[in-house]
Amino acid sequence: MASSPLTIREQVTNRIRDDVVAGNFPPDQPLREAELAKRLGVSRGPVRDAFLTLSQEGLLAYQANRGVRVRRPPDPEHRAFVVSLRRQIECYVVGGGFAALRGGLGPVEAALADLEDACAGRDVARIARCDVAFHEAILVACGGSDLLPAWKWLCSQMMLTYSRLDDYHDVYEEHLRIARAIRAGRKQSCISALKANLQ
Amino acid sequence: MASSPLTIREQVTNRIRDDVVAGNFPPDQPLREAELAKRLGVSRGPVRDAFLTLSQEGLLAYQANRGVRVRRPPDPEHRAFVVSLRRQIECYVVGGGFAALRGGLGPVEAALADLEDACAGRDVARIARCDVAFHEAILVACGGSDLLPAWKWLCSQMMLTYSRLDDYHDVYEEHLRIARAIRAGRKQSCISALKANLQ
DNA sequence: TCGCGGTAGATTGTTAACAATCAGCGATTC
DNA sequence: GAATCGCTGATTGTTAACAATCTACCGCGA
Repeated sequence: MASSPLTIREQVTNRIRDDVVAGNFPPDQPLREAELAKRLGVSRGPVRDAFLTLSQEGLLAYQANRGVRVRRPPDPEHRAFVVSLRRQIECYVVGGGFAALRGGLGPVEAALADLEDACAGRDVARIARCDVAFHEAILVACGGSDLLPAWKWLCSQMMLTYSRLDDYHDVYEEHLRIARAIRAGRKQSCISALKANLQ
Repeated sequence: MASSPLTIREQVTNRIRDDVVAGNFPPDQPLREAELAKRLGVSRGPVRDAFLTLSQEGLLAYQANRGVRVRRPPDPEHRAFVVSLRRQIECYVVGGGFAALRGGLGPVEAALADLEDACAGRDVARIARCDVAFHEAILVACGGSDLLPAWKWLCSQMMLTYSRLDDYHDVYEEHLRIARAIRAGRKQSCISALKANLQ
């Protein structure tokens, strides 16, 4: 799967993102460049880059000369609006690229397998990451990578309250349903399964 | 206006963004860190930061070890979808925060004055910047800063084809109409004016 | 002629030192 | 006693040097 070895910057970004999503840093907590750099065994440069990236993603909030702090999750009404935007994007992209999706199913299946493994492992951060990766694989296969950055931001906001963890197995089931619809070439039921999954 | 002096990173980011929006760099052209750093008289650090930021904003596309290149503008169908998302966000935020908007009208009026001045000056990049700044002031006044990053990304995509420059005065007129509706306390006509402006 | 290494140059990735800025606190002054 | 100034430690902002990686080109051999 790992096509190219991740740069340190990417590793650091992923690591901090996981920690935030897993709730290891409480909201509003300031993050210090030097402290994280020391803990992760790298210099401040990549940590700085990661802070910038995660600020743009909406997980951290940045203030000049005062560093970053963890954003607090959106309130329920806001969250519902964010979900509706994300749903529109996914349905739009899949609606326009379903044919291409059937052709390039490989990465989607791989992402699904990852998700299954993650759900068995009960690691919240990893499940959340694989969940997003599965949807991303679909969007990319549909040729919708143009919309990816905005979509990722919406995902990040949802990840700040990844609240579907009562039954890990359900998470996998919902995504399996999406994958089955793609395999069967049923565009409409694929979109329906997506809508059901996004809430 | 200038509440705090901009850091070099922010100045560089704004400068490159203006150049891209103004079309000074053709699509797909790779941008070199060292070259831009030299031209702007700074070191590669802030330029790197700016590249990261603008990549997340959707103006530049980044590839590991291969730098960034200018994104090509979205095709018309894509663009229409992006516009519809942006419209939804602005209407949602204004719908929920119109009362607060009437209270904090100052920054909006200031942004409108800037826009008027920019339209008189016929500098495309500056008009585009002031256009976005006006809308941003409204969103912030409505308390919608949570949605700002996703919204900004959508704006950037639209800026890649800032195509309303036939008559600079019309740009100002459309925004004046929005401001008048706010002053008069007419929520619905404000939202209508926004919708008319966003296309 | 075509394909394959390998080498050189250019470009990005990372690091550590130095500079600028900020928040907190205590002394000084009115 | 309250307000303000200036110091101090901590933190981020910037820089320049070094390391890793990629691209393009050239020579070699089939």
